[in-house]
Amino acid sequence: MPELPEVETTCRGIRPHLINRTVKHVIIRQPKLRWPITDGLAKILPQLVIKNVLRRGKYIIIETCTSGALIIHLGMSGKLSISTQQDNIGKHDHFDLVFDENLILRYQDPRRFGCVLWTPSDYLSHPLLSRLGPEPLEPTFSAKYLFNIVRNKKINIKQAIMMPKIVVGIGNIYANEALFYAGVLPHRKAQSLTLKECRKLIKEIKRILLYAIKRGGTTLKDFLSPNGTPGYFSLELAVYGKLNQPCKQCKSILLGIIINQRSTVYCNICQS
DNA sequence: CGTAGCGCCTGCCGGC
DNA sequence: TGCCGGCAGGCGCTAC
Repeated sequence: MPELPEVETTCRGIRPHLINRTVKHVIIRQPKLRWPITDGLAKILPQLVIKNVLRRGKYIIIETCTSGALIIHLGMSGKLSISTQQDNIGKHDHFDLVFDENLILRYQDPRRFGCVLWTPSDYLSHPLLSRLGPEPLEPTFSAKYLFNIVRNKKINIKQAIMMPKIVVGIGNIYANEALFYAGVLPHRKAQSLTLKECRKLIKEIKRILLYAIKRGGTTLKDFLSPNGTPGYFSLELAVYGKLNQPCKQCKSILLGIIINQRSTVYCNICQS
């Protein structure tokens, strides 16, 4: 399941292949994603030149030189890959962007929770992007910012750091991990966190995300980076997926609860 | 307004 | 062995 580091890894992987490329045509095999892929793409995209590939939260932005952009989300199981082979099309290869010299950007998504959308104007004003909170790795995502926003929140801290309007890009895996390393119980009321705890939490979120990006992202079950090389960060997870196993720090048994329909694992000793 | 809960979808895993 | 129920999860949407 791609989280921010995987999305960033994907962006970095595809960017050098796409910049200054001209779109030849598009192939839509399965338009039914979270929102349908409009067949208008087949008319709009040909002849456009790619200006840049960017990330905002977990959205991948493919910017064209004529101001429009593709907004791509990988959902739960999506993957983008670069290839030059037209054939061997997989069951879940829903969308191809075909460039000159037969270079293909292929969108695969078994669970179809993702999307491929076109925005003709400034992508930041698109409804999906316009209300997003700060990037977790930007300086604006600071201890003071988190403390001020969280001090009135009755929800628990895990939900809070997973809310895109508070901060983008933190999914279930990294929420679990960051709270463990910050020593904060996931079901603590958000408003109960001290400035000091916010400082620690911010620091751990940034550290873990940066580390994961450095390692090329988590693979877990269904992610391959665009060049086909799987990352191995999943082997180093401290709590996620480790229910009933000993805590790596204190060896006591990790506990589990469901928060907001999401599995949550924590150490009752190391987190308080 | 803030918060809780829903549903999209397929692959995988455990139980019988 | 095969079937089936349950689970996994990002996140926008609806309902309170």
